[in-house]
Amino acid sequence: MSIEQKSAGTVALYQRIRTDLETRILSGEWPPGYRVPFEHELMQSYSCSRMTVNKVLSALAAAGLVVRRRRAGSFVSRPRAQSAVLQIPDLKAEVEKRGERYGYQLLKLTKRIATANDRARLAVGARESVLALRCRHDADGEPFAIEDRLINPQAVPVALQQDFSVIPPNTWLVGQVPWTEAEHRIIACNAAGADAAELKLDEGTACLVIERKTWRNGEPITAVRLTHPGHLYNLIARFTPTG
Amino acid sequence: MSIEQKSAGTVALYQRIRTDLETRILSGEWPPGYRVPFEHELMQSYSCSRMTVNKVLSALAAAGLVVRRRRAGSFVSRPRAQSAVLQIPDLKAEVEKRGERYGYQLLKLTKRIATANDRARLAVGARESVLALRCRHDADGEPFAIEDRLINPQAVPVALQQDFSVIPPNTWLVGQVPWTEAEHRIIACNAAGADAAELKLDEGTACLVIERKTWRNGEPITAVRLTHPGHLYNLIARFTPTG
DNA sequence: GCGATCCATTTGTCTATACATATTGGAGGC
DNA sequence: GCCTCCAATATGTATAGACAAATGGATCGC
Repeated sequence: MSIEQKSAGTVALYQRIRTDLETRILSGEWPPGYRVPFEHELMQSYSCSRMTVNKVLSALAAAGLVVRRRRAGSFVSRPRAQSAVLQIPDLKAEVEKRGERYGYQLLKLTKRIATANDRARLAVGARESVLALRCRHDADGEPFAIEDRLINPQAVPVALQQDFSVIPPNTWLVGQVPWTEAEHRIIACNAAGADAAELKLDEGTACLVIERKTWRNGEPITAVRLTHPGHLYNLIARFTPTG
Repeated sequence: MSIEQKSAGTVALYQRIRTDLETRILSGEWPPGYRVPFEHELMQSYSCSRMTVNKVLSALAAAGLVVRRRRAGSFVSRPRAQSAVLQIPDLKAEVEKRGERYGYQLLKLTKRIATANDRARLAVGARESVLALRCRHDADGEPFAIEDRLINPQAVPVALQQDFSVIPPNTWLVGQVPWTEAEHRIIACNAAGADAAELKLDEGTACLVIERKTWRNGEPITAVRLTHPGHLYNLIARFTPTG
């Protein structure tokens, strides 16, 4: 091939390739476990040297988007485990990791046109519908969390067919629905009303509340409010100043 | 130079170089703003090709440790701002950012040989001393946080000369003492005893408690427990799955 | 003294090549 | 069927050379 390094506009070739691959991964076109084309194949399809695609794949590996294995190839990785605060935990897995018996009960499920309150939480359009769920997670028979969730069926139409009386929405979403951005808000408040009753707590017991919103390429996916008994749950994060 | 790629043990050359440079930066030997040697110089001192040192410097730039400028060189950057949960906030700055009047009062300061409890919190040696402080932060005259802190004077000897009746330890440490690792634990609990009284809260009011430990190259610096009234403080984190 | 211009320097990107290393899949022996 | 060993293959690391782009500083003209 000829020496024409910055042909397309002003953007570097390896940047263009990286964006390409990232798009395919984040869009779900290449799901977790998918084998990314070999360096050899990429260098043919982009008409460039191996060093260039190697730089891209190494960078994606450093960013945790792919895992590279000698002789086997590069594979789209599952979302990395992060420090716990910045994780979206699967409550079922968390409970079982602690060696306790996991229990789950769907308390309520409705599909409705978004109310003003719903729209404040989920930012969907005025006439659009939302899926609202409320359920309880138990550890060894003791209530462990109340999950109050809104799902945007426009973003996740499959959710309407899902049977959430068996699979917790938390577990299902973590495993099935890719997301690109999330926000946590962590609050301490006193248990009251239905929350207190369903968690079998005295009124006023301190609870740790995690409100989380997730988006996929700017489109809201779900908003959840997880209320945990303060004495049963706390969050841990380890980090360094360099990020 | 000869072709002998993996001479020193089994560790890659570019990894060795990267560790070298990172150590110098994190140890403070190369402070923020310091000009890292040019690629040309590094390739001479490590007897390697430019591509190799370029790979190292590009990786450090991607990690945010250095900033690179054409013709000028590479410079050690200031620590990046992080998402709020993974930040060590300066409470004074936080309060003033919200447009409220900041107040501060030192409640207690003692220097003592570490008790068993102290050592559980700070992991200092058996006969070593610790600096223990307790203070209150106010926003617009209302109690905003109780700060319960241990400082390791072995790691931060300057702390012994500091006048903490004027400068909050939080503010002083954030500005003065570099750290390499930190851990947060976030808890919800009911206010009780001295905490409730000093925060002017009714017994049982939900509080958000942040326990933080910081280290510098493995040496413990400080351990702090910040107790905030739940209705006055919550934590926010925005993040993406790719890290 | 001041501003425009040019140049040397430094990083940015890319190529072609080379050898190292790990690992998978299969061939062959038992 | 199962184990061992081997070779093909994909990634990992490193090199030397090349040109591009940006810019700090010097030089030159006024």
